[in-house]
Amino acid sequence: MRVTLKDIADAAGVSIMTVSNVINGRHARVSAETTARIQRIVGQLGYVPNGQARSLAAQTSQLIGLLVPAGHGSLAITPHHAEFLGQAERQLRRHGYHLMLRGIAEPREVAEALRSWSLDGAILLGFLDEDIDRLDRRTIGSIPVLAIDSYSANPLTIGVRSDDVTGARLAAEHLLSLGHKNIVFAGPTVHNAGVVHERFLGFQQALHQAGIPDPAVETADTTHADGVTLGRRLLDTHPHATAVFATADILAIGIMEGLTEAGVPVPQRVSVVGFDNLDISSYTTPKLTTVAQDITGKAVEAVTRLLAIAENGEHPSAPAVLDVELISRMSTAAAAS
Amino acid sequence: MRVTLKDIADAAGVSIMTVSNVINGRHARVSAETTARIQRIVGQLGYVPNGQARSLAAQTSQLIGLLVPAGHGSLAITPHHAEFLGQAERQLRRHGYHLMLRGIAEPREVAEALRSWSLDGAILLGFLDEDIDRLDRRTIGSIPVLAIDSYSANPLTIGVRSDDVTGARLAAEHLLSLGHKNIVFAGPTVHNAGVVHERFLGFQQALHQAGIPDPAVETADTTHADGVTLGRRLLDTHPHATAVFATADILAIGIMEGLTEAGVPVPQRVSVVGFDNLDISSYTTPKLTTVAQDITGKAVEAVTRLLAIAENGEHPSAPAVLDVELISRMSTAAAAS
DNA sequence: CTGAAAGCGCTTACAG
DNA sequence: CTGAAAGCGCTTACAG
Repeated sequence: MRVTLKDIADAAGVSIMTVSNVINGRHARVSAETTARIQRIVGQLGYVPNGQARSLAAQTSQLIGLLVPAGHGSLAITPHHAEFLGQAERQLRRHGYHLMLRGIAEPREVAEALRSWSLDGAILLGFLDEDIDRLDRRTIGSIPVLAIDSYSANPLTIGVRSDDVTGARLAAEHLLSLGHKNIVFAGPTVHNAGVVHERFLGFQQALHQAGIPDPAVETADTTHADGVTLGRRLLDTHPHATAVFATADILAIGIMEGLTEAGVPVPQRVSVVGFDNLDISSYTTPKLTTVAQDITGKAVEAVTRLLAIAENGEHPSAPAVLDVELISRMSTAAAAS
Repeated sequence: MRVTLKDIADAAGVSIMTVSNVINGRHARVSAETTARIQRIVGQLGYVPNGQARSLAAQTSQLIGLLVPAGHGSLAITPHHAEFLGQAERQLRRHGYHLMLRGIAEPREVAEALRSWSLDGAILLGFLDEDIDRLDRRTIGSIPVLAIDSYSANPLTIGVRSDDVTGARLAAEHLLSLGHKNIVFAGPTVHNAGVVHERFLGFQQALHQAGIPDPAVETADTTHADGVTLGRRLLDTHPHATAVFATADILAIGIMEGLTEAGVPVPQRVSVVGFDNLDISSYTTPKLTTVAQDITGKAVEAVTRLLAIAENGEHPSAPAVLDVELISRMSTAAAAS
């Protein structure tokens, strides 16, 4: 049926040990001619090593898990996550690792996910900081775990994220430079931690430096629908507002639609800035001004750091922080005087 | 270190066989009290079976591969693919299977991907029919392989797709009913096979029935940029056109933008219909009329059929064909007279 | 440079 | 109802 080391060994008239050495590139232990002969047979028979057997014997799986919250339905893979996923798979493949994608419906499933396939490491994508905080030795064991976009201080995990404070500051400064003084901050609940909170801090910082008091805050989920709702009534609630900073593009796009529906011209009456620079943010009318994250950079950093720990036990103390960039497009303009 | 069957067996004072039987729910073979005792210990020690060892011994991995073309860069996961991915993972998890995500840069990697982890089956997402056609026994072996959106006649694979002919026909009939007679078909090369060809056939069919000759065809890649380019010059090339049917939403959205740039009002002067019903298609201005695919249905069918073969050897002969639906929005209107 | 032995953590018949 | 033996396909020391 399937071709095994033994089949190669028999065909070559050597032991499976020797074949194993050739397969694994330990050329110093095998003569050049034997190596050549074995390699030829391997090619002819189409031998592919059995990952399970290898993992079991070598006590390392070359497997990295990508864990994503699942709720009761399917994985909620945002466009932003999809791009990260693609980049991460590529980086792992380049390093000879494979990716297992796993939805997590309940916290206890994390332990099971990590152990059932002897993962060499795991990347957590889209989890809340409070979930990351709760991860303990009993669930994680000694497996390196990396959390994307996390501000958790959990020493058992390492973080890879964007410079959210700077990103929000750039957005605010852009609006301030256009003469806006009455800016609404829109996003999910501003916890006292997490990505949204950091963006709020950066935003607030810039306003304070310009001598402007705290912005009005509007709570909205990171969905298009919530954006539309907020946009429709924005000027009812905040009649003097001339700009909105939303913590996500998808929300900003909804807000633009709601404003337009309500007869409020964007950007002439109200400017809108988002965060993420999704592909679709340049397909809207007007095209969205936003803060771009370095998704490729996140994936590269995540994989590099995770494998460094898995292979060499190096445990970096500081999280990786990726640069952000303001992308100025058509949804922002000088404040109406 | 890690908790094994042996640890449980020692703690319970039984053989590993008995523990194995309990873990695998073969309750008929173990007394109720022994079962209870073992289950308690399993819970206390946090035992998780070792997937690799299980695969190796049982000759079945409970692993399904999701193979995606990778080119030289990262996986190109479209929003459409991301949603399928999430749904497929969910279905697999419900059935106790796990998903390996694997980018394929060269055709020969398929064989390696299937064998290296003893996959019980594989789903091919985003491959061209010509790639599917070339799959042979030597690469596939006896592993069930299912191709999404494929019209390949390769008997070694099974297909799951939307009813593309009907979808295109619905789009055409919608435009015809609005009085359009001069409609441009826009999409990638209309091969003599594949999804695009089927959509062309359905489209053509509807026109013929209405006594209208073959539509003008414009070749464009399935990208926003190609759509913009096409939209800008559409009326230069086809001065009498009053409508466009694009084989993908992303392309249609680009076309709308190009038309608008060129000063052509959509839908007053030119109507546009897409295909896919992406989330973003309702965020554009105007919102896009399009043909919706049943992505959840695709995932359910794909997983159900794949596992039926993997577990029972049932090989369905006919491909699964999912229903489509026209979503009428704001990008289509009565033909200008 | 080459190989025999032990073991990774399970399951599959089979015997009691 | 319970268990001893063999084996899945590899790798890891270790011996020659």
